[in-house]
Amino acid sequence: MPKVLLVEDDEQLAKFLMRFLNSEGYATDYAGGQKDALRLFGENVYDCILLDISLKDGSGYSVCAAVKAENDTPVIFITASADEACTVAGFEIGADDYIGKPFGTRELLARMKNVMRRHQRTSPLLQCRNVSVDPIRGIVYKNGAELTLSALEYRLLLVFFSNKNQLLSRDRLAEELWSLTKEFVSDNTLSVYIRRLREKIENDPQQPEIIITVRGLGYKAVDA
Amino acid sequence: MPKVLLVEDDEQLAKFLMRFLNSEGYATDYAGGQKDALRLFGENVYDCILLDISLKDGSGYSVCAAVKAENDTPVIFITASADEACTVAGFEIGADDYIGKPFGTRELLARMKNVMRRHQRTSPLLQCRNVSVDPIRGIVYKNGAELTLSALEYRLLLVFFSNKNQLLSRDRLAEELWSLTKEFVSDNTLSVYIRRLREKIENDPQQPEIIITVRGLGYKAVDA
DNA sequence: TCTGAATCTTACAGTTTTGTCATCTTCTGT
DNA sequence: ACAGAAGATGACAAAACTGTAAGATTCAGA
Repeated sequence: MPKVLLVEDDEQLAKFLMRFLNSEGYATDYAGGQKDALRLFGENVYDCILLDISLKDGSGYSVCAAVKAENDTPVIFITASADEACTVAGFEIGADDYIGKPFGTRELLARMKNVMRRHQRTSPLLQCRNVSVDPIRGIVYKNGAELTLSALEYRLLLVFFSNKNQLLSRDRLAEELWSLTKEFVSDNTLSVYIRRLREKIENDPQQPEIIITVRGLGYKAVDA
Repeated sequence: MPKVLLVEDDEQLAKFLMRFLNSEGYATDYAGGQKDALRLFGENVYDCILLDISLKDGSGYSVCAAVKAENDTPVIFITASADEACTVAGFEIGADDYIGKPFGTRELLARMKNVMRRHQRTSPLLQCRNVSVDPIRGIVYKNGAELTLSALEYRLLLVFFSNKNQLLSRDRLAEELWSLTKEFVSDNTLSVYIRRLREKIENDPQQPEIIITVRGLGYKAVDA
């Protein structure tokens, strides 16, 4: 029976979630504030922590930071809205996922299962900076959140990530993507896909940090 | 310098290909018929064999069979047309790819590089019957030929292949594909994707041999 | 055999992907 | 600074993808 720690300011919501999670077969502990949360976290081992951002006695961020400093328990942030700024800040301190109010119980369950499954996975992830690929599931994560790539974007990313820190010529990349195509593919098409990929995985596509242009030679994915 | 054995009935074409392959940096041996081909194959180690189906003194099939009985040298069939019957027959005896006349030199090179790269790969392929997935390249092969799947079809296939011979409930499958979607996805949608996947990977989608329906329980991918 | 449920199949509309073009920007060598 | 090359970007149409609905088919149990 998986153990969940629910840290939530709003008692109304907390009560409801507790009942729901218990009915779904999760042993749920409840903390109304930061202090209780850290105490419970120190005393128990949880499979997942649901963490509201706004708490009476401080921010959920510090709880998350404390958790991640201790071990790798999955943390899902509950945010007042799907405010991007919040979520980004959350991911930077190691959150695994977030969910914005209002959310459905179905979505919550799915995200919980998802982070827990990811957490106990053994097969290797391809990683580069804040982006990782689960090649066995065909899923891409940026800061722990799932990312949707098209088939070609995904293949392009795989080429880069499985040849990390290596220079890849435009010819090589084009061949990896279109080698079996009979028709000629315009040289510029690759540029466009590079840009589309950057748009999805880079923090600032204008100043890429992952897929780097090496002028005259090609591109490379740099790790650090 | 990679060694290639070219087995081709048409001397005109053979001459042209020899010249081309040599100019591209492949040491190319030439055999006009089955007998020469087998002799050369016995005397040399090749990185790739290009094999015309119609030969003066017999069929290319028997050459392919002999090659595959001996070792695993990649074989690419050259067929008079992209006749599907021929190609299927070729794959059954272990051909790695085929190319139909008329073909461009660029396509030929691409296919050669492709089979050679596949041949020397070390990372594991996910396989089930005559379909295999290269998760590191995000490419699916059926009978050795590349197959194009959409993003969702690909993810569905990965779920099946990484849980081979296991029964997967419809719920489980739907969750793998749409767990992070907020909106509800119609139950029938999964049926449709199963069918689309079958259409691409099964020999006879009406009588699936890979993705099997287990009525009332779900589906499973069976290996043999 | 009949009936209802589960699964399959076809068709369809809205959306996304894909590849190209034209244009703009950035870099390099002179 | 200038010119040319390499790469980036925005816009666009054709094609493919995605999800739904409606009806057909198959199967298990009465």
